[in-house]
Amino acid sequence: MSTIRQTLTADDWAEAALDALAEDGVRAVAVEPLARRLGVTKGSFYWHFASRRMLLQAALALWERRETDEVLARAAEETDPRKRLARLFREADGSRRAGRLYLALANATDSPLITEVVRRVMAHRLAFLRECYAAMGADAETAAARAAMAYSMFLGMLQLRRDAPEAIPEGERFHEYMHLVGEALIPGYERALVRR
Amino acid sequence: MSTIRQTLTADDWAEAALDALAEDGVRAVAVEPLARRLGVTKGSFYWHFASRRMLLQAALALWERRETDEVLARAAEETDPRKRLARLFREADGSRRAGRLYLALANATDSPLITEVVRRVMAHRLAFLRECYAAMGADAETAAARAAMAYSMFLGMLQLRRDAPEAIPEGERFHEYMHLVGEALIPGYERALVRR
DNA sequence: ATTACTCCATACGCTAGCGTATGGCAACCG
DNA sequence: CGGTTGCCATACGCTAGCGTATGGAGTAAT
Repeated sequence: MSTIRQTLTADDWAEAALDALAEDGVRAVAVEPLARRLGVTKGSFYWHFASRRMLLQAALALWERRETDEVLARAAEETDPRKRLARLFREADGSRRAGRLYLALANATDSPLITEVVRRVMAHRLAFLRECYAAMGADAETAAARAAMAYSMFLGMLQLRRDAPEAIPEGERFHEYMHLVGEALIPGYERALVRR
Repeated sequence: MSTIRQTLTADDWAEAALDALAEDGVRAVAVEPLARRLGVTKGSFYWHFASRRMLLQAALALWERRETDEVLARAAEETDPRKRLARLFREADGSRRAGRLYLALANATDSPLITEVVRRVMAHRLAFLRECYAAMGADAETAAARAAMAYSMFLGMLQLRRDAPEAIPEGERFHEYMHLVGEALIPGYERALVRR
């Protein structure tokens, strides 16, 4: 049987906050709606947290740790920088929830609490991308530029998938699409990665 | 002297709504805050509009018309599809306000009113991009794929410029950056557009 | 069995924003 | 000069959400 607990924990609330965040944005991370969602009242919430702000902080901490770990895990699995990038982009299509979470957080331009964390995660990812391009022999400036391009494409894909999923090819054609993306963003992509 | 009017018009309210939208997102499009901003009370607002919803509708109509006109204007000025695309991307760096407006609207995933308009504008732009690529000799599928890529890059640049402007090269280096973008997204870019 | 501690429910006050009702003032109109 | 109309202020009720205060049921310990 699954973990049915009679009593909630702070992490349960944080997790529910992330769920609400991914589905309906920051405005949905509200005490009373979350309480209804969890089948309790806010009396429960204010036992576990001092304020809504603290809940956000906890949820953000969870999110940042996971995003960071995820990148490190991806980095460890693949040594060839070109394959790293290719894999990274394929996985961008992965978790719908992760994408929506990122978009929801990145677009909370109020709330300095959130923008700070987003900023760190973004810097982390950009650095990772820069290292990939540097490992392919690019000088620092070119690596930074290509990293910005690649990350832009990544962000745009998230948004396009959310707002106009029909614009991105499905299933069979998706691989051809990612092939085009690889050619555009990874110098020497065809020469290095396509088996012939 | 500039147009100092003693009495506001519905368009003044709609314009103020777009300003608030660009600066602080959809949540800032609120009757009473806008009234304070305009130096009046909401008594004025409810004379010009029946509800907040109607204000949003008016502001969206303004926005959509301008975005559409803008694209048409760009399309008329340049016939070579490659140069069209290059110009389009250079201008993506143009109006900060336009970019923030788009992001604010695109991220209002609630409010069907907004998502509908955003959807139309997006479809319009994607069609424009597809035509550019088709005019360069791409078959329908490839044109659609490249259009999606180009639009993704565009969206990503908007977001990156908002959230991490330091990641995008400034001034002198910006042109080299856009050159890289052109190479990545416009087949035959170097051959066709670079003077030597 | 009494005590203490954990987790939650209930009830309350407070704020911001939406929408309504009504009054007022100035300009124009007859 | 009196009336009408256009534009706005003021005052009110209503809702959703934040935070607080307090009570209460269950459990564990002594």
